[in-house]
Amino acid sequence: MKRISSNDIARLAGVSRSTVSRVINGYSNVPEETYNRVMQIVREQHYYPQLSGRQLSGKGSNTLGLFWIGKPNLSQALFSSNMFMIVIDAAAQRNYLTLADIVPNLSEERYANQVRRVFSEGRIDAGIFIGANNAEPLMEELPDNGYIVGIHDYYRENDPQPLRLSVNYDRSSGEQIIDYLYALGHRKIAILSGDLTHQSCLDRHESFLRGMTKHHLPLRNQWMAYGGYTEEPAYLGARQMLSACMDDLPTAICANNDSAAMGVYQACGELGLRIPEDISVFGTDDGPIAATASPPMSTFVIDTRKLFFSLVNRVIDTLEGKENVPRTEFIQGTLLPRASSAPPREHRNP
Amino acid sequence: MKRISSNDIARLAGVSRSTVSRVINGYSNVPEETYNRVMQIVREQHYYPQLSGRQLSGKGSNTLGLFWIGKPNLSQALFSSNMFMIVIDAAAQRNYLTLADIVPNLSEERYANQVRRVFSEGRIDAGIFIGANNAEPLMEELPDNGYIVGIHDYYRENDPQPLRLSVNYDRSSGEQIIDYLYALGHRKIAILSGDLTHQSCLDRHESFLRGMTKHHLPLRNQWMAYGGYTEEPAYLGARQMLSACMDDLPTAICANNDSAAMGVYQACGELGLRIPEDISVFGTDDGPIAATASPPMSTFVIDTRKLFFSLVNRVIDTLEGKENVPRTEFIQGTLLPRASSAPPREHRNP
DNA sequence: CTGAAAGCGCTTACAG
DNA sequence: CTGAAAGCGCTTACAG
Repeated sequence: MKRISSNDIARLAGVSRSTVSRVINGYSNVPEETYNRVMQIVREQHYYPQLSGRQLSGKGSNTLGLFWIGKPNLSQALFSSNMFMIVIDAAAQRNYLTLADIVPNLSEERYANQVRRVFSEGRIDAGIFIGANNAEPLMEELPDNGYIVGIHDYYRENDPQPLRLSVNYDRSSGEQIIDYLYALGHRKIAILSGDLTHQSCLDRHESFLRGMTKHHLPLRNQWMAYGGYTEEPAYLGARQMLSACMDDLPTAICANNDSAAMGVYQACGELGLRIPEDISVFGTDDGPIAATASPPMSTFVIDTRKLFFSLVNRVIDTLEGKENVPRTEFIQGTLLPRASSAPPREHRNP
Repeated sequence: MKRISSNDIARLAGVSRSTVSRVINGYSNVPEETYNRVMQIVREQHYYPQLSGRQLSGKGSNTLGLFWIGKPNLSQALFSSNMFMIVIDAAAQRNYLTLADIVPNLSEERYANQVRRVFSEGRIDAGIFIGANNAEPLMEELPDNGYIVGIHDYYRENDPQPLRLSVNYDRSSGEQIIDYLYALGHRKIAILSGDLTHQSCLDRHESFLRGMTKHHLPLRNQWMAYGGYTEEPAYLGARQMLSACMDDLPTAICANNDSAAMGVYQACGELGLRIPEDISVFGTDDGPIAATASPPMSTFVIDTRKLFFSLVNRVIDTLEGKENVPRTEFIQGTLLPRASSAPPREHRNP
C-alpha cells in the first residue's frame, strides 16, 4: 500500500511541494487558477497529507484524548457509553478526532504512565477526563507540564491553572429534590451518598443536607448510608440501611444517581417495600434507565450533551488560543418527578 | 511545553540517539549495562518517543480506527456504547489505542472522505466498522487499497480479499426462538424484521422463516412487518401491524433485536395487549435493556464482548502478519426465555 | 507568486 | 557494540 505524497501531487499539478502545501492549508497567496488546478488533483487522488509529516513540522494532531478512568464494567458503561458518543460528537463538530482510552485507575504508576504516554507521544492536543477524582495528582502534573486537560466533574475554587478546565453538575439538585419531597409531605428522608472524593457526589450530598436543614428535617445516622455510584454497592448500602431500621423506616430515599437508585429498587423489592406505596425513591441524572425503570424513576435531569459540549468546546477554545475561556461551568438541571415518588402513606387519601 | 527528545536522553545517558532508539525498541545488540543506564533515564524523564517521528521512519501508529456508521442517537447509543467500550478494551489488550469516529452514513461522498482521510493521514493501522451495510462500496475500496478493515455484521461467501475481516451473529437464533415458542404451544407467530441490508437482520429473518417452515406454521403477510433496528420504527411497525389484525392477533411476536422489542412493548401497551398474557414478545441480543424491561424480556443472548474480541484480535493478527487468519466468525448464542413469553391463552391452565 | 532548502524526531542500514 | 548519516512527509521562513 504505497501512499500518495505531496510530491506526487506536485508533479501531477506541475508545481512544487511548497505550493501544494500552501493550497492544502488554504494560504491566501496562491492565485485562483493554481489553487483550482492543485485542488482538483488533490480531490481526484483522495490526497490527505500524512499527519506525521504535518506534526513534525509543527502542526497539531487535531485529536482529543478521551480518558475513561475506571473499569470498563457494564453498569457504568450504560451511562458512560453515551458519554463516549457525546464527546466524540462534540469533538467532531469542531473538526477534532477522539482517541479513546480506558484507564482502570490513576494511582498505579503504570496506568498514570499510560496517560502520560499518550500525551508525550504527541497523539493528542488535549485530554478529556471522565472519572478522575478530585484529588488526582495527575490533574496537577499534566497542565503544569503544558498539557491542556478538560475534566468532567472536578472542581477547585479559584483555580490559577489556565490549562485545567472542568465541567460540573448543578449544585442545587439535592435541595430541589428535598423541597419536592417535603411538599409531598415527606418528613423522614434517607440519603444514599456516592463516593465523596468525586465532586458531584460531594455536591449532591451537601445539597441534600442543605435541603434537609432548611426544612428542619432530622438527619439520622441510620437513614444515611454509602451507596457508591453504581447499582451493586447502592443495592448493598440500601439493603443494609433499610433492613437495620425496619421498625422506623424512612418514607423516601434519595440516591446519588440513577444507577444507585436502581440498586435501591432492588433492595426494596427484596425487602417487600413497594415503590412508591411504601417508600418513594429518587435518582439523579435522568440517564437511559430512569424512564424505563419500573416504576418510572423520579430523578433530576442533567443534560449530559450540554455538559460535555461545554467542556469540549472550552478545551478546544483554549487549544486554539482563545482568551478568557471560563475555567468551569455548572450545568443547571431540572427536577423530573415520575411514578417512583408519591405522598407518604399517612398523607394519602384513603 | 518543550517536549523531551531522544537527543536529550542520548545526552543524559552519554550515548548516541541510535543507541537510545535501540534501547527503546528492545533490540538485542545492546549490552545490559548500557540498556539499564539508558532505560533509567528514559523512565526518570517519562520519555516516550514522538509518534510522528516513529511513523515517518516506518513504524505503525499502533492505533485502530473505530467507525460508527449511523447517527449518534440515543436508542442505538445504548447498545452501541457498550460496543465502544468493548472495542477499546479489546484493542488495549493488544496494546493498541482506539481512534473513534462517528460517520452518519457512507453513501454521501463527504462522509466517505471522512473515513478515507483517517486512513490516508496514517492515523490508524486498521479500521473497525460498526453499522456498515452489506453492500457498502467503501468496504471494497479500502481493502483493495491495502487497508485492513474489520467489519461488524458483514458477510460474503468465500471472500477472496484477505484484508477484509468480519464477525457475524449466530444464524440459528430465529429458529431457536420459534422452536421454543412452538413448544409453548404458539402457532400464530408474527415477525418484525430489521433492515435486510444488514447481514444480521437478513440472517435473523431467514432463520425465523426456517423455524416457521419447519413447524409448518403459517407465514401470513399481515403478521410480518418491518421494524428497523431501533425502538421508534419498531414501535410504528408493530403498532400498524397489530392494529390491522386485531380480529386475528398473533399469539407471539419476534423482533429483530431488543430495542425493536421495546418498541413492540410500547405498541402493545397502547393497544391494551398485556405481555405475556395476551401476546408473547421476544427480542434478540440480550442487550442492557432486556433484563430490566417490564416484564423482563425473553431474548437470545449474544456475547457482544466475545464478538468484538474475535474481530479485533483477528484484525490485529492480520496487521501483525499472522497467516491464515479466519476471515469471519459466527458467534454462537443461547436462548434466554424470560417473563415476556408464556404459553398462549388457550394452552394455559384456567 | 513560487521554488529550493532547512528542519521537525525518529529509525535503520552502513561502516567501523 | 555503537555512532554518523540518510531518509521518512510535511511546512515554512527565505530568497527571488
